[in-house]
Amino acid sequence: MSAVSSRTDSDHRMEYCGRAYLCRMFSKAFGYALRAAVYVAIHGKDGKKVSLQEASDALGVPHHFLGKIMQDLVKHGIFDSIKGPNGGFYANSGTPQMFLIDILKITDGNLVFDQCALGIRRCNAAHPCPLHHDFANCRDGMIQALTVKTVGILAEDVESGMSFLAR
Amino acid sequence: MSAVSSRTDSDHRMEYCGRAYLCRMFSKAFGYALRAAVYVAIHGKDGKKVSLQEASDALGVPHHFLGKIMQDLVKHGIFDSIKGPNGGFYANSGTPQMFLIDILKITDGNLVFDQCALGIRRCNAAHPCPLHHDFANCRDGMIQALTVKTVGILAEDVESGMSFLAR
DNA sequence: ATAAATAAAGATTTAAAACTCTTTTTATTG
DNA sequence: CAATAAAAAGAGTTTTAAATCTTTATTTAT
Ligand code: FES
Ligand code: FES
Repeated sequence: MSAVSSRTDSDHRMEYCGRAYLCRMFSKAFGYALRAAVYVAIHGKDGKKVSLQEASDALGVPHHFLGKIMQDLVKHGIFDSIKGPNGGFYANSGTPQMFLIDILKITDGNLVFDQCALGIRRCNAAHPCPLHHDFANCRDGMIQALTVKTVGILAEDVESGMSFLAR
Repeated sequence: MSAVSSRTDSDHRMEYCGRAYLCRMFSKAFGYALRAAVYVAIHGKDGKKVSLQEASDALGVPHHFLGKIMQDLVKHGIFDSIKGPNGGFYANSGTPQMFLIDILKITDGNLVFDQCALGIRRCNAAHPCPLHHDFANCRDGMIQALTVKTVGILAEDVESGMSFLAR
């Protein structure tokens, strides 16, 4: 049995992009958190509140797991909440300005990601693993996006129909 | 407590690249497998063989875990092995031509990665999540690298001192 | 033929992420 | 003030990846 194959770049797009071999990259919690923050930014303003039930239904995310995550986001000021009847989660004045990477720090920040995608200890441009530069490009691109984009920017994209939070 | 901060792109490089918040992206098994394949390509040729002990010592990878992984690589023809005294793992004629993505398929292929990095089900350019295009860029870059690079190319880089497998 | 060295196979354990369940606290409303 | 609705908190379970341990099969050398 052999795994050899000759394959062009356009092939891979057919073969991999749809079914997606790649890639975890972030925790599920981060994806849930980000979507929740955008959802609250859209639906939890002008005095409106979003209940946990509404959010988990709308986003299709496990109820209690999302509860934990949203608690954490409140604790870190991404948005606010209030208990009791007619309580819920709602945006504060800073919510739209939150950087996505701030949310990543909240959900994944304590995970110690390996520096090197191949698991080599001392990883830097001077002592690179054979894929260092490819990984660095990829990683920098994502960090760049997460660093400049805010919850508000994503909310606008969603509100204008350019992108979607669910389904 | 607030997570707000204003941060430039150059800041993030200082803050994140060294300690690396990002990112798992592949299983550890893939990193081990790739390094093992390159190691065997370098040291398991011209009649020489690499014992599991030698490989796990040289790469600093858990002995038995690596054993499992190398078994699997042999089964898929990435390199060969022989049991008994003076046995071990060694490159076959196809080893240097193996594409990295073939190894990824062996180690991670059965994992169902979420298509969408944010966990949204239907993920494509027509129905994108708010980060779809950023992810797509990153992902395509990595797939591109894994699709065109071979074990032999990495082995040459390592042999010429351009990159490193361990430490 | 026996012993030794080695990979292969299988079973088990550990650790971490993902998810669920239960209880408590806080606020609102009648 | 009592009942209720909601988030917060905490404990517990499940699943998966990662790592370890044990046994078996194969080859070589003596
Ligand atoms: S040395 Fe491996 S990614 Fe940098
Ligand atoms: S829809 Fe989320 S990455 Fe494509």
